[in-house]
Amino acid sequence: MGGTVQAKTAKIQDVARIAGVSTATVSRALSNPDLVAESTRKAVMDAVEESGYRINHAARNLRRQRSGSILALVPNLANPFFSQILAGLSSVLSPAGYGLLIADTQTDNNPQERLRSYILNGLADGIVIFDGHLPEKQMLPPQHPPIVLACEWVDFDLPSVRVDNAKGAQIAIQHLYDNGHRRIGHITGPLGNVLADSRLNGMKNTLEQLGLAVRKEWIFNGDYSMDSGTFAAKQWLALDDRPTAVFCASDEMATGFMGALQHAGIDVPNDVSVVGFDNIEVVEHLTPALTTIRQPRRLIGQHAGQMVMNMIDDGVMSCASEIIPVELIERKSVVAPKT
Amino acid sequence: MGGTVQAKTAKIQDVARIAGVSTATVSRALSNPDLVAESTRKAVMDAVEESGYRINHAARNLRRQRSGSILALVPNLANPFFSQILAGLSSVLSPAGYGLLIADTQTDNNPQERLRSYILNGLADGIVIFDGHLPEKQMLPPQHPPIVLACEWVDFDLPSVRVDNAKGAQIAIQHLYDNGHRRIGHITGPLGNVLADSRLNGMKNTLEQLGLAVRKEWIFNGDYSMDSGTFAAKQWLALDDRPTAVFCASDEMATGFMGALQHAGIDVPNDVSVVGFDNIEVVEHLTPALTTIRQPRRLIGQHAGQMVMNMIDDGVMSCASEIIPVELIERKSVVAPKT
DNA sequence: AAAAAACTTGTAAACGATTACATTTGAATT
DNA sequence: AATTCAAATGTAATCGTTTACAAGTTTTTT
Repeated sequence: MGGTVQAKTAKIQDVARIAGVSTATVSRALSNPDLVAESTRKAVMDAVEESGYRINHAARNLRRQRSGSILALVPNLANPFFSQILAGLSSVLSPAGYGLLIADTQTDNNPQERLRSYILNGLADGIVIFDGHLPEKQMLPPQHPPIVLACEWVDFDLPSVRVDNAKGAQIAIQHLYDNGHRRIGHITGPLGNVLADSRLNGMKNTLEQLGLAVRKEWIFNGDYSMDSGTFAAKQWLALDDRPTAVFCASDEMATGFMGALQHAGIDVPNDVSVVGFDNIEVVEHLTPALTTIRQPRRLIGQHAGQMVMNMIDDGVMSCASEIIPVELIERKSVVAPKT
Repeated sequence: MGGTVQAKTAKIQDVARIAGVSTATVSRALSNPDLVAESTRKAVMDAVEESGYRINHAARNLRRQRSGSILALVPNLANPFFSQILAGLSSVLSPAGYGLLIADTQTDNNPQERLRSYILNGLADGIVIFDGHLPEKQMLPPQHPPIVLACEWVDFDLPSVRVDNAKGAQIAIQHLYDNGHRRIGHITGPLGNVLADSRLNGMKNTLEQLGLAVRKEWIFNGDYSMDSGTFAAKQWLALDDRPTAVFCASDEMATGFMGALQHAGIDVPNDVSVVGFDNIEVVEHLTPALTTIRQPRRLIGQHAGQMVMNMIDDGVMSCASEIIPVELIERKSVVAPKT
């Protein structure tokens, strides 16, 4: 509350002058209070108050050789699947003083190069990547900031935070089986995607263990989007011999699938049971409410953020991955098949 | 492609040495190519290539007194409503060389102070705010970076990019009227929210113009969330004298409303017609597909980004607001009322 | 052909912090 | 009392750019 209006923003020099100490002492009082005497600290704080001093991050970053922010590379920012994860990320980064920088890799024609440039530019102290296709081992410079994958993963030494996708698929299939289904189909994620593959494989393996056939015509290719669910519905409708249940690799596809089926006059779940994956918010409000595999998205974001900050603090470029458990959420989209 | 591995990252000095020019020339060749001779530029570019030089943003920002990023202040990052807008923002910011910094104002116990600190800290060259409650005139320092509101707005001189909410409400009500409805209810957004208020007022005015009663017990208070839609459904169910149609101030509430009604055995749209607001992706896949007012979210993000960049370039702190038109999307959730 | 204008380029001073190293002071140890 | 040690502070270099100013070339104008 101390008086004159600042023409220019105060700098550390001004604080030092007012407090009657050197700039070094001000800096220490601010970022390492234990190093200065109690009385000095007080004087500095008062001077800060009086001058309205605010640290200049660009200057600090330059000197400290850091950026103070973490970069999140999202394949498609418009996809609401990421919003919860980003919220989780933000919730741990923010209190720790990190900024959250977000980039959409999809809008880019050369995301690989973009990643490289982000790394090299030193724009971020750490990077969280949501797209397993993005980083390639040979693209990574020998020296790079900590990188962690979230949801997806890669086959070299970048750590990741993810759920046990195969397990999720297994739980889903088992649930369908327990409800009497023996004819089970699947809508996959995009081919080649690690997530899609492990859900597909988890499904196939479980089917085999249960002694059930894996029928090729019951596997519909999707890309996680609602529209691809709609497209799968068309294929399902065209089938002579239909599966009585379909496990979808994403809730979005399940939503599109159910919607298109219902619009075509099919009764879900009585004509076909559906299980999703992710437990996005909306599916509880669908009719029927969707039975799905919960993926704790907020938690994934939080852990990824924590992991990348730990790596920064420890100065390491790699660490152990983390697998977060999945869980079946039973709702109304699964019933016993008609006989 | 030029040979030795860099022990340390090259700096502008190194480039200058290799190219045989001064650092000033390198800087100019890079950021203002027109100022240097063709031949020199070439030499510099070659030297950049050879040394693997990357600009150090912290240094540049310090010197230029800018941050190179735009801050988006989102009330709740977990809300998928914002993802499209952020995607739009990102799509214009990124090509222009701006980073997109995102902060969730909800996780914060004192967002006002946080906003102030963001402004004062100079962490961003411009700010996009999605929460009309956030900025208060007296909180803004006399000198602040360009700020634009998106979706919401304030009653002082900050510009905004938004849709015509009252008009949207009017279109929705008129549509219901045209389909024969005379008993129309509403689920509001959170009280005091500018958006919620103008949609409510738009609705009331239209009702009056049409000579219809505004019945208090048919106005349900919500907060845009699906859960509040569910809650409104309970109230609707408890009514003796029910409206035959409900206009919801958000698609999320419409989704929760329809879902809860259907779970309770009510037939939508035959027992009650529903109109939403926003046209979020999922509503087209609901059963019945939701009739709604489209709010072009991606576009809003793009325009907000453009606006803030223009303000930065022009060095102004204010400019004219922009109203983006809304549009009725007719689907299946509105039919004539039962007689 | 001299003067003026237009290009190029270099020199060196910022930008605003942090921190290694040096110095001072006072307390603790021998 | 002399020595050692720790705590508190100051001095000044440094982080890597950009850019005002000056100076040296050409080119254009008169």
